[in-house]
Amino acid sequence: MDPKPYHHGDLRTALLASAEAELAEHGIEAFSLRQVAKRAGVSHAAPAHHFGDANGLLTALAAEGFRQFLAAQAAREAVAEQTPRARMIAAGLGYVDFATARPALFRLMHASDRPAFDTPDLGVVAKQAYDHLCAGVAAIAPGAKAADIAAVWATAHGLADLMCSGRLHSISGLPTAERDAAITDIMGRALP
Amino acid sequence: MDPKPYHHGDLRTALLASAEAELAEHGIEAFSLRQVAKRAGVSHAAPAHHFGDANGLLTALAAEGFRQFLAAQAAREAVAEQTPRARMIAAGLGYVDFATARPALFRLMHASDRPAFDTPDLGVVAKQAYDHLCAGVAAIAPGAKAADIAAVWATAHGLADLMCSGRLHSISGLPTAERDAAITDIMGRALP
DNA sequence: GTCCAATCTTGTCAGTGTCAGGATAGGGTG
DNA sequence: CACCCTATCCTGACACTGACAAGATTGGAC
Repeated sequence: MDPKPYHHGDLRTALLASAEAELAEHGIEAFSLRQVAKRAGVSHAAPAHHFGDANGLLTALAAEGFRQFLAAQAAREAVAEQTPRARMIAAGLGYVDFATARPALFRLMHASDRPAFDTPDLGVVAKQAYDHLCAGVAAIAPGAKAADIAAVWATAHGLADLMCSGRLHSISGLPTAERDAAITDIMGRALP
Repeated sequence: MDPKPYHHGDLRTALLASAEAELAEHGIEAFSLRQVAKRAGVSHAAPAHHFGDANGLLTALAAEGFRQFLAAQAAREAVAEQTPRARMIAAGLGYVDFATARPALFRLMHASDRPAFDTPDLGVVAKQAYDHLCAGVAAIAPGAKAADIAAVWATAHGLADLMCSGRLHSISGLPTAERDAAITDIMGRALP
């Protein structure tokens, strides 16, 4: 109940939440570490202790993003028809779900130099996401070639990226059911 | 021959070239207007006269990028078999050509908030690029639906974006002929 | 020859990331 | 209980950035 206890308690988590909020409000190009600290109610140098520097914070945030990304795919796969093909399409729907629900985070993960992917934390989850894709394709066609993986990935990623920056209103503006049907149609074309 | 004439002559063009070089070297997130000015050999406030502010410069640069983008597609289409389907695939190859040749510019055009797309200069060329895509799809199937356009766009854009950030070595690492064949294969799946 | 508009410079301001050093708290050891 | 030690957080400073204001320089129109 103290208005400002010296020790925050869980500043690391609070900073990650503040950072994502700042990212969502002002975009990554106007991202300011000092604003993040101000939002969390701490001094401008407090984040340094937990994340090293600004890129460290963004790296941790991107890793958290990849975990939510995998969760979004898993959620779609859980309610999908349990065939390799339907599961792969569900993963694509989850891909798009995440991108449209958290566009700022999506951009941080896929179009920014600031997160350090050679870090254990982020590197592991990023590889995990890629492996998940490969496994999905392999389940459909055991003899799948590199082009098959690329086709599926590019289609899902292209849809997600375009919608995330609001450039596919013809799809994203549709009612949910029709939107999902359109994505299912498009994803289906890429599958081996 | 003067080492430093007060009037540059064509500073606007020089600044655009410097800006692209800075972008390519340090990425958009470390983009600095003062570094651009220094590279062009002028004072830090000189760009303001030609572009207003930093985003104005990036807007002009993005517009220039879209012109080169359209040129890259046209170059591929010119040497392609003159059928609607082959031309559309050629446009996809041009899409990827541009993204891999100028990744920094590609990112500026597709994953940045800084260029102002509601500007006449940039707005026109961006719409021109989109219209070119729609025309290509319509030439293949006169009754093409929105999903057909989205499928083609997403595939080309996804391939380009993933390669531009170095995440599709299985394709981009191929010898030119095989690389083009793989892209042709993948693009072909999306066409109506 | 004079004036004007375009062009470029210098100087300044608030805001930013990072570093160094100091303050505070909580938990263990004697 | 007194002590210290480490993690945590703050204050202060530095160089750098984008933007603005005001002045200097240039080429050309009249």
